[in-house]
Amino acid sequence: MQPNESLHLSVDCVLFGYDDDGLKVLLINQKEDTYAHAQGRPMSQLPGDLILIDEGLEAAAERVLFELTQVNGVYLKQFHAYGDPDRVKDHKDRAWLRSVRTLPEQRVITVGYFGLVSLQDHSPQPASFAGGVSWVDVNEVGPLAFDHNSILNGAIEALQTQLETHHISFELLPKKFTLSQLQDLYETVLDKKFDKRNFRKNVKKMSHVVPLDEKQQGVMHKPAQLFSFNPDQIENA
Amino acid sequence: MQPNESLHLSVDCVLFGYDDDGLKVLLINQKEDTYAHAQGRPMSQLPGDLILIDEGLEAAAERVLFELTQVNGVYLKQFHAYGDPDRVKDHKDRAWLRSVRTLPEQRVITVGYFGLVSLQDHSPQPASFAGGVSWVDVNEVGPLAFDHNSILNGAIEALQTQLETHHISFELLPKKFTLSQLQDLYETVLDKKFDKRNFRKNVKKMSHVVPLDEKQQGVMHKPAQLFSFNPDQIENA
DNA sequence: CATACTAAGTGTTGAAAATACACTTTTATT
DNA sequence: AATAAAAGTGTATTTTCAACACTTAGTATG
Repeated sequence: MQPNESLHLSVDCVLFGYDDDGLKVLLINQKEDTYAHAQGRPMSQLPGDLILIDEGLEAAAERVLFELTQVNGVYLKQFHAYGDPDRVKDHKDRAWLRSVRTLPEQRVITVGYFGLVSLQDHSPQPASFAGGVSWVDVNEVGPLAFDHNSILNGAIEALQTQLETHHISFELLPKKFTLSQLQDLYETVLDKKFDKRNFRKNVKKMSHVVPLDEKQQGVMHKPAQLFSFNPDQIENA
Repeated sequence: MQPNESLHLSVDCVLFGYDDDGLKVLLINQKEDTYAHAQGRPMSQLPGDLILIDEGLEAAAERVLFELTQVNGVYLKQFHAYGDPDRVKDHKDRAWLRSVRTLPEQRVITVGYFGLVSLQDHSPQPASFAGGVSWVDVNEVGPLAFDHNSILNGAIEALQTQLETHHISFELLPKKFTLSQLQDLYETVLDKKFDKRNFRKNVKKMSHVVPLDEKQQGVMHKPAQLFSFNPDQIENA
């Protein structure tokens, strides 16, 4: 029996963003020049990096997300740890690892966090050393580096579960929103349709959703009542 | 920015056992002689250990549980990773760490797994190098080493959630059981009472709970119908 | 063999929650 | 003034959940 001599731990962040156009996930693109003299092609991946030696996991997730995408102050929640010994050993991932790691052959276990933002309120910027960041519709995500497609799927499941059990929808919406937007959010994330009247009946029972003295403007139809979330009233369950 | 040079990863297993007497958790006792020439007292802790350098997380959980308690073949499910940088730095835990680790000051991140067994079907045996293993009622667990009390609480929550959403109760029961035992299991784990007739109505809807051609024996009252689980019918949802 | 004890087993009723469903209103545009 | 487009609103039906008490089958005892 031989314990782990040198084994690395990272965090990966699945940041979901929502607007009327759908549910997006924030991906970073590996830099082209990484591959100039190597086989393989740049791929997209989730923002993630090794944790520091004396840093908590959640702190690491916040730091890594900020360093790679300039996004901060978001709700982040751990959902699963991924530890397959070969998860970073795939041929397709070698060139990139060699370009960014001092020990590219080292095993890496990663802890997945998901976060939620309203697309209107955050505009991620790539870190200087990253190839770029982009929002990709969750239904149009292609092959990602490492096991990041599984991690993404795990995050989607966690998001769906939590949307139903906890009150986290407000993290994905702008401060002021209409009930149709809220309904569309639920329909998009849970991938099912709701009846408008029944949905609104349920919202009336949520004490943390409060109507504002303000209406939608500049739309060519009946303007909708705006609502916001009352942070004092947000309770779980 | 300085990545993790040497950082250790462990798994901790929260093994729940159930019988008519209640819900128990399997703890191991630190060996007395560890403390012969040290300050501190032996404490109880969850079975856990460092993972091997090329071992998957789930495989590690199975191995560690087996090595420390001789229990194997049980349902094990990951529920959370614990990574506070100081989680193994408490004074009370130093003596034990010095006795078992080559690098006792090293930070350790741990991944928690919970497992379920019927007490009738498994009898854990301590490993030669462990101080002893014992089933402790979950409501009578005292202070544990490290952050194992939080880990235990996390496992209890995960168990409660999963009992309601997935069909995992059979892992905790003997192969043949009565409906009263099943009800008692639910009441014990979820810590709430159910109406006998309503409970049985719900069980009738569970296609994976099937009646046997057999009755309870040797009881001084009307013998109960025995049931078992049909593994083909066990679906989530 | 009659009685007492113990837990098993069984249905109905009322309340609450979930579902299905269609028209009117308000604003902007032409 | 007419049109278009989404907002907003109530009721009837079905389904699910919750409350509730007596009879039955076996064991033990006198």
